[in-house]
Amino acid sequence: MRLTKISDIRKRELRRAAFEVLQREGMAGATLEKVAAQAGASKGIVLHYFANKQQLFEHAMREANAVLKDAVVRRLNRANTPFERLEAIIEGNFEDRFFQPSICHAWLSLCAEVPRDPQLARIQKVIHARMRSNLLSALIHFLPEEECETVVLGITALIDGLWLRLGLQSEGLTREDALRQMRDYLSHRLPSGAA
Amino acid sequence: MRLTKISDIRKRELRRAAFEVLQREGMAGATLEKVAAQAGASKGIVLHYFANKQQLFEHAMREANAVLKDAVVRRLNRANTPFERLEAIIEGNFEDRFFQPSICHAWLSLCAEVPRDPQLARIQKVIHARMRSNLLSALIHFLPEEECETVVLGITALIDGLWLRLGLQSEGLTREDALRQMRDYLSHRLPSGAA
DNA sequence: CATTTTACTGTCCCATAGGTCAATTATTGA
DNA sequence: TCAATAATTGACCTATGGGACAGTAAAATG
Repeated sequence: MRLTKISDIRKRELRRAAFEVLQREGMAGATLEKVAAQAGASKGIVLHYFANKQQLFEHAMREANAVLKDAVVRRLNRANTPFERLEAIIEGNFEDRFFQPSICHAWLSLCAEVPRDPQLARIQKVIHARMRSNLLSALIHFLPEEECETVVLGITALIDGLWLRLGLQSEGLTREDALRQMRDYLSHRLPSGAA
Repeated sequence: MRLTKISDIRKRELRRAAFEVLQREGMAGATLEKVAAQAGASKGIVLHYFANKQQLFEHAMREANAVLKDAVVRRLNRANTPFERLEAIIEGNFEDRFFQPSICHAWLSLCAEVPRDPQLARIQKVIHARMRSNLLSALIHFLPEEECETVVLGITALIDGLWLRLGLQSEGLTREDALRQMRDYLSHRLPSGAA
């Protein structure tokens, strides 16, 4: 058996191309032809590897999410204390190479389709469940159980909100601003000795 | 002069129809024909009142935003103390009739277009500037000036994040959850005697 | 009442997008 | 080496969408 099947390579190339086109063009403007061009291939090949446009973008979202997940996991593995785990989750979500307007634009376009694509909704659900479970396992060391729920929602909403702001006003919000905001939240919301 | 010009009525009907179609179909699926059908008119009329599709949706966003603004302003007028003004802003952003998945879906679709439509970006900028100024004028009574900036970002990001969550997981986040979250933030972030 | 302006419709046109398919070119494995 | 399988292309089809337009109905205005 070949080490890496060519179909896997192509699929990944096409997923990535799809994501890049999405950054520039949004969902409406992201045509199969443009995706093919971005990948340096013909339109036919896209539909050879993906059943249809929807499926292509579902896979694009899965991949984008997987990359983010890996970043968080890598940081989690290096974390030793509950607080470090919290930091790992948060900083993973604001890594330099992700926290960029164009990436956020693509992400937004995908999110906007969630209500009409059950598959995207499923992916979204998985993402959120993982985030929640990661946060809970760290927060439980600092807060009583019911307060944890509140803070989980607070952290996730803050992260999402900061990302959205990045997408809507490309300039004027740096990674550092975002991280500072998250730390500000934690320092006020967690018990004083937590850090 | 006529009391209400028919053109104003039509334009408003079409803006609203556009917004409703956006809720159901997203930007890609929102065609002029569907908007016309939703308004009970013919496609031609849409382009009679709006130069093109883009402009139609720009006006739809303006109107949606105006409605939200009015809700906040009405509450602000009834507020007497700085803290009540804070509450007004926050509660205005989570009024029952707005804080609904379908509305959020339309909003998301519009936001996803912001990077490619300077006009939408401008509207977005105005919205944000108003929010910021409203919040600052209230927060300045509780916090030193530089901390105000931080909390403004915190509040806006939280609001956006909670809205996004509503759009992505229609069930499982009520208006009350959202308000509780905001109050939780304020109670921890503002000086203890603030409320 | 006549004319000009405004409201509105339906048809037409062109471009393009998604998707199918047959044909062509590697790859592979026996 | 040769059949079989996979990769890839490009032509094609169909539907549809945005927009232009000509023409009709309805108001407004003088």
